[in-house]
Amino acid sequence: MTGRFDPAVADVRWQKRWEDERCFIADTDSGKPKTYVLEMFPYPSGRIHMGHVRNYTMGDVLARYRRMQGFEVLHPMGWDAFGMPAENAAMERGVHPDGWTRSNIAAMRDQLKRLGFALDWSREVATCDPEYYGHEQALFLDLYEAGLVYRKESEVNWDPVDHTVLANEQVIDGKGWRSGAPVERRKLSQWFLKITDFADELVDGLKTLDAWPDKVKLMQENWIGRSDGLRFRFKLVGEGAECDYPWVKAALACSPEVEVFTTRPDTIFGASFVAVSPDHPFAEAIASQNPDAARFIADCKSVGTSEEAIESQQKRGFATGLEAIHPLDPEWRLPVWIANFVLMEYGTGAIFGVPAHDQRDFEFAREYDLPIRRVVARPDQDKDTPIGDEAEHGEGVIVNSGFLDGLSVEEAQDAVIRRAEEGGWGKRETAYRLRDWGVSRQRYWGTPIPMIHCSGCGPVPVPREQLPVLLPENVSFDIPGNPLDRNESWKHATCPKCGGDARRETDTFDTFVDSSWYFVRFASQPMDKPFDKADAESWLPVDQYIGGVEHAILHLLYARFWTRALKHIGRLDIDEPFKGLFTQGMVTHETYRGIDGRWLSPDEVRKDDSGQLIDAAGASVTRGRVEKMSKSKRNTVDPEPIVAKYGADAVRWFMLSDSPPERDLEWSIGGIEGAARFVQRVWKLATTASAEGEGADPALTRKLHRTIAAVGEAIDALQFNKAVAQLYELVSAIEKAPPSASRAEAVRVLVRLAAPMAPHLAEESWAALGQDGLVANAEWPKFDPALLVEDQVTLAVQVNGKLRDTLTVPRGLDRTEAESLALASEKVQRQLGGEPPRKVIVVPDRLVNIVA
RNA sequence: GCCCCUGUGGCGGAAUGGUAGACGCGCUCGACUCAAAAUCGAGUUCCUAACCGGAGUGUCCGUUCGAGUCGGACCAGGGGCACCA
Repeated sequence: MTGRFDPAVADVRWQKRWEDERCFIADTDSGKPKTYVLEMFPYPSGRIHMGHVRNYTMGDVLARYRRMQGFEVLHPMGWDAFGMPAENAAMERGVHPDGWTRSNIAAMRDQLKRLGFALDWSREVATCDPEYYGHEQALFLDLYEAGLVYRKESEVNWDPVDHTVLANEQVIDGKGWRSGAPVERRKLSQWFLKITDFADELVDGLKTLDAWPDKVKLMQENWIGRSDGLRFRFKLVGEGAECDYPWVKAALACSPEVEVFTTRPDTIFGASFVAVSPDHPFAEAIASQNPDAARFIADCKSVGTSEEAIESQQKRGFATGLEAIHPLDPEWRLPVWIANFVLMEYGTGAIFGVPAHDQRDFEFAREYDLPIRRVVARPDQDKDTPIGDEAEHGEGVIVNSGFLDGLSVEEAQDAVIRRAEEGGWGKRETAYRLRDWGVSRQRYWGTPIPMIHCSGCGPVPVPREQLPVLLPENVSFDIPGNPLDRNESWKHATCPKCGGDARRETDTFDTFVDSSWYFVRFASQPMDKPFDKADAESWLPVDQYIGGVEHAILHLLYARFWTRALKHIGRLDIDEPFKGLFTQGMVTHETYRGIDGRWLSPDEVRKDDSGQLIDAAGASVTRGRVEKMSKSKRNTVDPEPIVAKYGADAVRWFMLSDSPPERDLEWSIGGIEGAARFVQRVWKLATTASAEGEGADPALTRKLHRTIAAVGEAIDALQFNKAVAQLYELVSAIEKAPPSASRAEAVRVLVRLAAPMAPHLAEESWAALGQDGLVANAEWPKFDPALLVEDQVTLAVQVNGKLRDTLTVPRGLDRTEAESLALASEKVQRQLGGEPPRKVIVVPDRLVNIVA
């Protein structure tokens, strides 16, 4: 049983064995403690990439480690199978999205299996299975009945290339997240989920997530954007002759008051105008009677939503001629404007402007010559210090503000809110940046929204017994847009209420709906309902969730919302879906460009004799930055041939080495070769160093026990790179040690320690060592705490904090002895130059620091 | 603009306030070989030919017997949000 370890043979052998013995099928009813390890499920693009390999290897190490520790582990895999690429393929190649997706899934499942992941394939789920999305439709109806779903005519982000509506989260820098096309605004009737009902819970819940990265919690907190302030009303009046203008009458008829929200009620005496959004009903009322206003509003809307457009846009306004009465001074009138920078979606869609202390208000005031009045002064300023070239934001004392003068910003905020609540013209309120979640998408390849539109009854839910609403198969993609909308026979429905002719909802769900509950379906998958409450709760929450940081906001927030919504309707008694979260870094690679500036892929580049990079034709190549593997930069490395050449274990090992898992990992051929060398070194030990030798080797045994402790600790903390380094050290130590019984034992332990990372090698070695059963089922080695400490320790001897000498002494040497040994050191004496030390600090078993 | 993170050899990175550079990659030298590959051994922060010694964790300042680690200011790189009142 010697020679080289051959992954081509071993990988397949053990993968089959694990499958035959149903090793990784999770048993909900076993008496063992349960743990749920989950990696974000992939989109079935057709091939796995290095990012997948890294992600799933990390999860697999944890799952296998927990198994060996005696846990019943749920470690499932599935497919986030709906989405636009399938439709794009349909359009480009004339294949059906379903067939395209299914064959991609088959190919990727194969690839994943070749990496030897300890997955429970019996629970495999694809979101495009009617068995999955039918239950999703049922859950949606549950939420609908609970009042968490509503329909709203709303302005949406319209992607002109993909012909679909995008969520705010899918608009990046004003461009569609997939197409990259500048997003336009359109009005459409959409289904919304009331995620804002849960805004407070979703912020407060973050505090309970102590096994989440702070970065992700912070991003979610900022995204929800909770801020406290005052909501209050201004009474409106017309002034003089303007009272008779038709638009003034129309506005006052629409509303005799305008309501605003502010986080700075303390600056209320600094107000110099009131402004409403161009989308505000009040503005629309004016526009209906005033063509200039109508033109102004139309202008505002024509501006794109791109970052550049917003950034460079001038503050512009339309003076309505109306005035607002200051709530704290009935004599004081503020002009009312329609202003392009006021958002309808935030707060009340109206503001009062304080130019001195808000940059936007400041710019607006400059533009239209409105008063700029200081109401907060720093200690070095007084009430008459003019405001400079921009608004001031700092802390200070309130000035020019009547009864508020002399108060701090915070005191003044409380005072104004109290006054407003007593006077009945306003109240304390919290505003959120978070908007409700629009889930309608004008696409074919998604979950059909189970609703029917009846001209008489309005939107009516599809009766439960008619679920699932299946996607029709006979569709064509030869023209852009939603094929469901053109499918007359599918579209036609009977109204469940009145029995009349009706039209089926042709929109499908945002795919983030599909991924908002798949982890629940993994835990429990009965035929007749989405999940069984008790079974699901026996696994949930997910103990460790692993995926890319790009989902820090979208997916993770939606899944948290969905879980809370399920709790709200009594379907699942879980607050948070993911107890632990880990966001792994990307896999990166150098980029290369040829002489003509084109990107070159790594296999088109080689080194010439002098070490210069050249392309196939021998032309010189410039080395670019190390970047995330991407098709556009052509710096991807396909895992499949690498696995075929080096074996699954070498690839897995390399994915875990070198870089800490949360950071980026740079792919290198040297790295994978190093990993392959390690595999052979372990194999050599397993086949040569096990049987021979007698007697104890206490030093090696200590090293072994320290390694057991350190590797376990590192995996628990998901610091795989450290676990890897520990195993390298142990292997070196065993290789150097002379034959002994301790050495043979060390090899048997080493194989188990390496098993989560290199499972095929470990099984093959375990068998070679003559051990019974599978190492996958073996027990994780235990360490003896007494063996973690050495008898002899190395004392560092410092003079003035600088290392001058080291001493090997017995552990537990007392302070005075340590001190005298240190002072006796020749090197210390030379440093002291005959002077007595001023002070000596002794840290037992660590160091002696002599202050000269 | 606001919020956050990260700066350590040629490279990826280790280091409960206590011997900076574990481990890997790369490189150098050596062994084996007719030769090469593979493998094994030794070395590898910088300055000093070498020793002795000195410098050194982005920069500056501070706290401490002692700072990569703690505090402050700055510089550089990266990320998130962004007309959110």
